[in-house]
Amino acid sequence: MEMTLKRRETMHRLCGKGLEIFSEKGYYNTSLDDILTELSLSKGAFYHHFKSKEDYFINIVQNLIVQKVYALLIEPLDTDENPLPVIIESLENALEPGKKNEMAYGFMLNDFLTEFNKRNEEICGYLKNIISVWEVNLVAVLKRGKLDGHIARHVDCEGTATYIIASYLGMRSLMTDSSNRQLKYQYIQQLKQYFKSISATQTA
Amino acid sequence: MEMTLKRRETMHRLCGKGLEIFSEKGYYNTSLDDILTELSLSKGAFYHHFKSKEDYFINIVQNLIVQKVYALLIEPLDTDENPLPVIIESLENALEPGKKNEMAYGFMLNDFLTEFNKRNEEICGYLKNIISVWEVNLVAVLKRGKLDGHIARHVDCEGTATYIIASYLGMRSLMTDSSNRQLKYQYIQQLKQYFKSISATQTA
DNA sequence: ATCCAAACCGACTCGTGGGTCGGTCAAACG
DNA sequence: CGTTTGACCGACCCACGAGTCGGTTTGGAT
Repeated sequence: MEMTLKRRETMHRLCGKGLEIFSEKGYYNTSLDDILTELSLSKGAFYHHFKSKEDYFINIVQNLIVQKVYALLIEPLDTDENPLPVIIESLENALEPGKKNEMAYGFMLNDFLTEFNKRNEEICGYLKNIISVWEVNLVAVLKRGKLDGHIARHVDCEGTATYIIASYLGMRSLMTDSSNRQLKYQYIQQLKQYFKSISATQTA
Repeated sequence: MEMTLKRRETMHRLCGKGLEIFSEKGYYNTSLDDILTELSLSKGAFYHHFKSKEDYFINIVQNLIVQKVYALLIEPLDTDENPLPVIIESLENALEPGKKNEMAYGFMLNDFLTEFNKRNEEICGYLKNIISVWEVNLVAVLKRGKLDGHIARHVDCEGTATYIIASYLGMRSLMTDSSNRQLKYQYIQQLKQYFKSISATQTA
């Protein structure tokens, strides 16, 4: 059991640093040595724990990234308030750079999605799943908003969710050089504008 | 002069096929041989015309991609009508797969942007320039829309342009497997909803 | 016919990076 | 103590792809 602990700890360190560097430089542009050097580990150590770079990244996706998406984008939705401001707040928060122990600019769902499109169908599938879970939750929360009288009845919740996700992903493409408070501000403002147009009380 | 013609023709073939395959598989995932094989050309021929893969791609960006963005997204804006439907139409058209002699799904501005972020600053700069030109034109056309009484006076044109661009780029991330009529339809619908909220005549 | 230069060929170099493998070390077990 | 086992080491292998270079072909000019 002592051994298992050691194993877990090393794997955990590897995944953490991996997510950090992959987010910075991209998956294909990061060599295993880039990561191993920073952790003072060897190739041997790596392949003792993971069977390939791909396996390693899938591990990162299914543990760390899933977890972060839940924490930042999904769990915040779980309230009884008007969903619209809650969604805004979660997005605003997710676009915030340097969140505590996380890497700058949150994580790079869009970057990874784009990187694996047409290159690695399996990983792409996992990433799309994450987006899909997010979408499902957005739709649910929007529908609840309808029932609670916060959102106009004519609204297409699926379409709205898609639109929110698309604009969020696109923002991540635009916000490349850091400190893009301006861009983020514009985005949030326009999102509010859009939300006003689908809320039940047009003037609220 | 005859020589120069031959040269131009070969370079043109190279760039055309290059854009096609780079769009499909990405820049870093495409080897020169992938392209050269399809054209039955050799390494030697390639390096006779371009000094590097990077130089080659810059050529593609500054000729073909710029040209396509102008044709699909910028020139259509140049009318005297209400800008909002015109913008919608241009985006709808740009998201249309298999446009005539173009590759499926138009071109991959977002994909390239993401791919070169943090990897090649120079190319990234050229791509951002293109987006920037698009933005400037959007802003101009929106401002004109205000003057002409199509768009409400309170609207932040820069913010709106950013928002349009972000959502468009994001859609390109989501529309991976072909025949996503559904996604496209949802997007256009929501965009119309948003546009209604910034137009001068709320009910139109 | 000869020549020249531009277009083109393709085998080669060389760095990079994923993955392998025989070995070392240290802790646990008997 | 010996033995075993799991964590880890690092030199090595190999494929791949960008870029090189000496040579060949081609077509227009003299």
